[in-house]
Amino acid sequence: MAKEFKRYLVTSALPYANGPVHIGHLAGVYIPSDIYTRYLRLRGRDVVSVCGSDEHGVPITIKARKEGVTPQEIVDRYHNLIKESFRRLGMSFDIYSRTSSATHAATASAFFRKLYDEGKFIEKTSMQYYDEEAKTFLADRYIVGTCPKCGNDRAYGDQCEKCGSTLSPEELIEPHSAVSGSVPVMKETKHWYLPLDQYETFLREWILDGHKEWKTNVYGQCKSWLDGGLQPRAVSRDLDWGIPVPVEGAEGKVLYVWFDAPIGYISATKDLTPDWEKYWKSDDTKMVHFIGKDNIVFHCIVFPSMLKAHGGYILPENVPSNEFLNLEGDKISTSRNWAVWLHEYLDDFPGKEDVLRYVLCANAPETKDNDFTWKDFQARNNNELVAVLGNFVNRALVLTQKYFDGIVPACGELTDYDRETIAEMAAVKESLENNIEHYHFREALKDAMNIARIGNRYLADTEPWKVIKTDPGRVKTILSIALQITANTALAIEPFMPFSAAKILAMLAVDKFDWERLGAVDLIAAGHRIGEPTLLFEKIEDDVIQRQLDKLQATKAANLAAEASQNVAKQKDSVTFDAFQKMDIRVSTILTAEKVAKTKKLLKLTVDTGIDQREIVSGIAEHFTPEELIGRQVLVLVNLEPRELKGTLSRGMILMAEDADGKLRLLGPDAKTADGAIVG
RNA sequence: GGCGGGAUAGCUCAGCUGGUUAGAGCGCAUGAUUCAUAAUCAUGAGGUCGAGAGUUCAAGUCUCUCUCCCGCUACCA
Repeated sequence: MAKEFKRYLVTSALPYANGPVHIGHLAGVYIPSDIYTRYLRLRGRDVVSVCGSDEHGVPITIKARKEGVTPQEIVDRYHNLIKESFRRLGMSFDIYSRTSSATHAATASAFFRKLYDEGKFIEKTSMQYYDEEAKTFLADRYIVGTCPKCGNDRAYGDQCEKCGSTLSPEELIEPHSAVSGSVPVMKETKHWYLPLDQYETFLREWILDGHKEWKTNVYGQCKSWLDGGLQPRAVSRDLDWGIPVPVEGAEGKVLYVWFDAPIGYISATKDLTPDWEKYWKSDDTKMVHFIGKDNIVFHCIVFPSMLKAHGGYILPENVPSNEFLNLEGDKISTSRNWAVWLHEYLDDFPGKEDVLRYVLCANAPETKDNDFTWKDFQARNNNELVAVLGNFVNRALVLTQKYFDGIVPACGELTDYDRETIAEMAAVKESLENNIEHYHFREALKDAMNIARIGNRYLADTEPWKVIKTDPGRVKTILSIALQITANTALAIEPFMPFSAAKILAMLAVDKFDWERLGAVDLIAAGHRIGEPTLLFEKIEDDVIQRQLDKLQATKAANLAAEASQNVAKQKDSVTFDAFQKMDIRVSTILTAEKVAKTKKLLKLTVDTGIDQREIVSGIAEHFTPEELIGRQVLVLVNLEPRELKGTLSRGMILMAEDADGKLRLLGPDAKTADGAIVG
């Protein structure tokens, strides 16, 4: 079963160029992929690691519009910011490309064209809104109108952000174009679909039978999609930002961003090396996609189907996908600025790249969502990096300086204890390799740290500072071994903390070691002069952590203020007194309340409207328990057209006020009032 | 409600195809030590492995039911 691979192709999810990279991206995708890549390189494997910015799609055009700049300016800004901050963090991609490159346009076009020519697509014509003034079809988000459900007059064609409903553009009342403001017309448009349903058998065999070793979250997710049945998926869009559909009569159409983005892995490899086909078309290449859990369906279902349809390309051998990282208990959110941004971290903590790499790996969301806290960051730095790793390296080097003037002493006869220690250190290699190759990076990191722990214990047990007084010859052996352990530490941590590894090597005044030598005790020759020891890590004090916490607190406060002010919706258009009079609002008492079975939000209420007793179904189950509603007096719009919901005819609407934080409040008379009293 | 993932020491997590007294790091307690960034080392206290039932000679590990958390999805004025 174990296949022999001659070379590796590592891909990391392309960051979307509408914002900077944050710690969630790093912990989920980039830290693991860099560890994996560095490890393979150390082992002398033929490996290329590719990544780049994903620069197409609607959100970028929206951001550009909002800021009054071109989409190109947006992607240039974030591409450069992301690329630079990755470089500063020590990410070792062989190439960091971008999907707006010429190579990518050509590659993606040719890919599409081949599938088109071979009849792998379905063509479908549908009606869509068209802006005659701007002469463009309108993406769902570019259509604004009144939400049919809550009356919000600023709902988008795909979603009403006020009530959270998912909408389709045709449902909007009084739609108008967000581009020109004009009223759009329905017009016929043609799109190409990849019939994923035709690849179900292939996918089932390939994943469900062939890759049972994939992580449970990935495998389970795929199984869920396959069992649910796949639908043809559109691969083109009406948009003017992206790669034009390379077909006659397809003016104004571009490749759907999800079609073109993964092809970015191919074009990046092309830009890297003329030998790119070796990595993409040989069965003995192992391709690994590092992604976050939001990308599973695209990398396990859609992209493999594309590759299969195209033919000639290899499929991923594994798709290690991490869950999400939270920040101080709350979901990371770009739009709410709830994040630790990589570029800001690098500015705030110069020289501490490895601390972030360490913490994010040690606490990576490998099996479930995890929480990043600054307190944990501080504790791991102070108690693990400083106390265990930095301290060990420092004591080995300082002792050598002190007793032997920085000259590596010769190793004499070994005691049993020496041999045990060496054997224990050598045993780390296998575990470390095993863990990395199975994508268990947090365990692997523990293994690497273990070498420093072994070193600390060795020094404590052999007590060279005492022995020096009675048996200086023995101390030579002890420090010789301690220095070999130090060199091994540098080697073992390199995939995780490349900066610190390099620092240790510099202090030892030696070059990089080959991975196969991990566990060996002849890494440094006797008589070699080591350099001056400096501190590898420094303690992080409370005030530094407090500053970061304050920063987050300020963000939180700013968000609340912004939400409060934004949420005051602007006044609606005038209505006549007559129109208002048409609404029949009554004081009513809630008599019974129960959850509607098989729903999360619905409550079935019986109310006494004074006129009658009737049933009303209301989507408030997440805000109120049935018990707290019974007996309450509320306002009910009684002449709202009845509507059937989940088998119950709902006759009326309970009036509510929604607070800035989304909480619903009941409205009622301030003193007991007769049911049926008219509100107006 | 459907689907997927998760629930194991105070905290963060390991526990492969079921097998003797359930592990690690951090934190905590006690002791040792001073080469080292008051760092280190040893020992120890902490777990009815979310709840309940079942299969088995044997279950954290398999089956069923339930509870809670996360994600996707459906229903919602």
